[in-house]
Amino acid sequence: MKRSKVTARQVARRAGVSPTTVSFVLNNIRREQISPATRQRVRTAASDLGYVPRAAARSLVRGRSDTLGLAIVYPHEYVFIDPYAPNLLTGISEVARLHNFRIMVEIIHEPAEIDLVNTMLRSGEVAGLLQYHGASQDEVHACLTELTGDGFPLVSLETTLSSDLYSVSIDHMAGTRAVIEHLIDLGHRDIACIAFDSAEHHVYERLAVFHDTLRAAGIPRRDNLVRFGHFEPATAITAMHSLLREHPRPSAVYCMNDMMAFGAMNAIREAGLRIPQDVAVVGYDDVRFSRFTLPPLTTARAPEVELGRRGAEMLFDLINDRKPPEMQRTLHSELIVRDSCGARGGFYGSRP
Amino acid sequence: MKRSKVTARQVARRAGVSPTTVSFVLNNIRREQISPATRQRVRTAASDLGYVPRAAARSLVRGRSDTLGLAIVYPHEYVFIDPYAPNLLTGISEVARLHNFRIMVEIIHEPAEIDLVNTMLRSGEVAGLLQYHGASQDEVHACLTELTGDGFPLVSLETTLSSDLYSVSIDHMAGTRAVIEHLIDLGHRDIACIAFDSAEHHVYERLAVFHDTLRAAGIPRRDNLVRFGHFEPATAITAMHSLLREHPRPSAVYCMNDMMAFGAMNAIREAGLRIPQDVAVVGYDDVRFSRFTLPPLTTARAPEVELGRRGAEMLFDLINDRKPPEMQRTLHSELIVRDSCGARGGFYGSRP
DNA sequence: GCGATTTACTAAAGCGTTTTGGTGGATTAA
DNA sequence: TTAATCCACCAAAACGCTTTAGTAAATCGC
Repeated sequence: MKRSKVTARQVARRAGVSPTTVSFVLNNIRREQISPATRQRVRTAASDLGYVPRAAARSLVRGRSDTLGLAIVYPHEYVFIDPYAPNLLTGISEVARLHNFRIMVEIIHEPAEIDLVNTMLRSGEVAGLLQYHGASQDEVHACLTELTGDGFPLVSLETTLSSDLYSVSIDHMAGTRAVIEHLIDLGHRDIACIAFDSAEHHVYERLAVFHDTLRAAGIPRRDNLVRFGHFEPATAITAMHSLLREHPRPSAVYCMNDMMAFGAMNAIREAGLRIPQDVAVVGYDDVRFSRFTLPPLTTARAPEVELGRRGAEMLFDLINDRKPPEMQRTLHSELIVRDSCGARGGFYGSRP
Repeated sequence: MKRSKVTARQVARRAGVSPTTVSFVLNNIRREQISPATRQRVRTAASDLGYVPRAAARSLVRGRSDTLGLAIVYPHEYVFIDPYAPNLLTGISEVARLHNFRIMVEIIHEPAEIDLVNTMLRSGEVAGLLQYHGASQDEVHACLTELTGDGFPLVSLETTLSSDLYSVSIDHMAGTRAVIEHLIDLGHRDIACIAFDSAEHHVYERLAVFHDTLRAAGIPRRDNLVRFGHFEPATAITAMHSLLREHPRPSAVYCMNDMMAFGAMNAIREAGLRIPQDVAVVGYDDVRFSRFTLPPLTTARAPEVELGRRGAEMLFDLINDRKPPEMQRTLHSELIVRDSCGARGGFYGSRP
């Protein structure tokens, strides 16, 4: 059976029935009455021949495909940075499997490539789309809005940009606040921040949360304790060295991701200082390696697998014309206290 | 245009031509003579209506889909471990885009689920398949062999199991040898190994390479310097502690992946020893974080993106009925010398 | 024993493309 | 002037399935 071209007709012939019956049996159409004997005959004929229905023919006649799309929208440079995509995929895959759906992945580097997503939906290749990242780009956002407006099932992950798009996102602001408050609770007052040097919306928001949380604790604002790094550890090394030259020297630093926290830790050690005794470090993300740094990194964990699951579930609601319980769903990060903040080994900050 | 159901017929009507002509124009069939004026009329009609051909109809009639499959075969527990899949996907995506192909991803946890891959190919959902990992499982291997035998385009990545399967793989044995030889060159003779506690083929092979390389250097075999860890750092901590109790104490340790090297480094430090002065550490993989450990980890880097690219290229050869230049293609890891082995900061091993 | 119902199945339409094999009119060759 | 050629386009047949609207035969009610 080379490149098996076995069709329903061949199965029908072998079982001595019509293709109609084959379809009914193999799709388990219950309201059709077909004798158990015939059912069995069809089934064995099908498995004898190794029959697998052509997906194209099926989705053509059904007017819908059994595939969902995942568009990972990323500027070229970030592609290797994100450690989440696999977790996300795991969650999505889990619920897709439940629905007997397949997953089609597109990585979008340039905003112009967003047209691929357009084609994917309008060509019927996918029954719905999950979009991850990058919705802040106007071109992308416009495309998604139009698709949603045209009634295509579409859910944004990790970005709640406009209230007219379905989305599942993580409340990084609450998570950020939790991390900062943790430092404050430990007695720190000279808290530095290494932010992303990106124009993305959430960076400003997170920076605002940083300042607000300090203010709420009665800590005067010191703009000279803010630096910008570019996601990778190396950029945070420079930033941290610069921060350590400030007076009074920060006793703690909050990094917007774990990668930069690694860089900061290296810089602190290069400067001959101890973590957390001289400078406490907290990150954000709980990357897989964060528990193995020296000292293990205090951070916050975003529920990425859950994000994939919930996103897919919402998408299936839309695909099946059910109204999702809410248009924007929010998940929460969890504060993971380890040793880099000093909470577990006694406190040795510069201002006890 | 809700859930746009615009068909070629509508475009044809608007342009005042037949669906045949629409197809010819939009598919750029050159041998058909169609006046420039008509071509233009069809094109504007199509874009006015936002026409996108149904993928299902097209692949039904063409008898082939424009999608390739990527099956990631992983026991459940490993899923979160592998940091490569995204790199792989990047490489695959790159060449798929060139061919105007889509990518369908399946994550296979249980061997029994391999049937999904069978269905994917035989249903025509994908024109070919890339399989990553797990081919050593009999059930998986049998399925892949049968599919190849039936003429389906199929390329294995990272596993060359039988000579009758197309594959692109990385010569980890050469890479392993390079890492061990590097330690020997640095003067180490008491070299320990933390291997995987997995029954997979390549583990034994790598262990054999470890022993062979030592023997070739005239170093007597010490089986008590071999331990087994389970991919994650935590398991290597135990293993390393145990190794440090051997006499004479190993002056260097080779870990089969970077994750376990991280664990080993922690254990060494917990024991009050210095890296690399007391114990040198080398890993394997060059995970993103390896350059940021303290000291930065010496390791070997597998060309994952390239693996994806080459695999996809070979698959397209098969899909287009071209014979790939070679049936098994091999890529090579690159030794990345950093500081954990002591090569860059002078040598302080226990036996200088 | 006869119409009504149920049981077990099937014929045929249709999904939206691509592609083969034309066709009819304009142009050219002789 | 007529046959041959070319140009610009189209009708209709697939592709392989699902699904609607049946139809005979068996069973039932009375």
